[in-house]
Amino acid sequence: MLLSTKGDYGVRALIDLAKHVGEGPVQRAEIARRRQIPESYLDHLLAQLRRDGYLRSTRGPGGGHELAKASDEITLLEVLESLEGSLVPIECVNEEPGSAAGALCGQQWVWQDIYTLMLERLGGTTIADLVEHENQHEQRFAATYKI
Amino acid sequence: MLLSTKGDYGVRALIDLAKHVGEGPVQRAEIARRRQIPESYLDHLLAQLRRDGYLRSTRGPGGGHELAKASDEITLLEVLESLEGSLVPIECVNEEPGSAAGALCGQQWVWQDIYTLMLERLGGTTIADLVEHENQHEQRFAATYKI
DNA sequence: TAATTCACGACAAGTTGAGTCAAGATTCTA
DNA sequence: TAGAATCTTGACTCAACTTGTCGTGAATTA
Ligand code: FES
Ligand code: FES
Repeated sequence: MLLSTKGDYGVRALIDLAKHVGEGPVQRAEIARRRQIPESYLDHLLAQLRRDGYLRSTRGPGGGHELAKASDEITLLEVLESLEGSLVPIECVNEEPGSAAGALCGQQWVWQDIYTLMLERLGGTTIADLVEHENQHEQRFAATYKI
Repeated sequence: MLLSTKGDYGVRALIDLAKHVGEGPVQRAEIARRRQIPESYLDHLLAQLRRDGYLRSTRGPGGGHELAKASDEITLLEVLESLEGSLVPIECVNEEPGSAAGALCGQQWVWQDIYTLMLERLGGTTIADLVEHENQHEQRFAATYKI
């Protein structure tokens, strides 16, 4: 498994914030409830995302978190790398080919290919895209309800 | 990290066996030495690969391991799944879309896409392909040596 | 000042990764 | 039949990571 819950929860939180942009700060507890994330764990994730500049937070009554950038300027890739660290599928993809890996293993190039595809996909998808998908999903759900 | 050393070592071993096909059984110790794998660990991996039918082994003096199939009929995908278990990048890719994941997260579809690409690549690459790549690599290496 | 909300670090239980080791089974050769 | 060579299997270890929980403290507002 490449992704732990950290990345998943973190993205969920950012989607939530993106959906409530312009409504003032959103509280941790609210995000946690809506997205089903343990609040005291979400704590750490929001802190990390703040440190990396994806959101800003204010303390005190009426405080909370809000996006620090436009949701279409935050790619899935950055967020996941912020929370999970590098997403390399196997360690040697960063080493230059022709080093030990090339001589001993011979599958390095396959994983470099796959990694490149991954980076393209994740780098080309923004939080705004995810929100849009979610909205469409909700509309479909509402439609089947009406029928 | 998606892959542990298990998958990597296992593939190395199969490549080694593929290169010595037709020369009788190859001993564990030899594979371990050539491919730099701890022998007593390689142990478990070969056992698993034998159970899943990718190689056969004989005991006693002169014994060892050999491929049980043609090297171009063993895909990287099967081998890795045999050794690592499922290669899903995140757990929910197998759940039907529209379940909890769709409502809470909204990034499921991205990972399903990536997973599909991964399966195509890994399923379309055989041990024979890896051996060929390795041979080409060696030739290039020899060439730069001559110059 | 009291209440609210985030910030940060310590801690803990469970799982996984990466091996190691030893006892046993099988086969070959002398 | 006695070794010797090989694979087979399961138990065991050690460290790191995951997924949290808690408690204290800091900032802000009313
Ligand atoms: S050493 Fe990198 S794929 Fe094997
Ligand atoms: S729940 Fe599957 S990607 Fe978030």
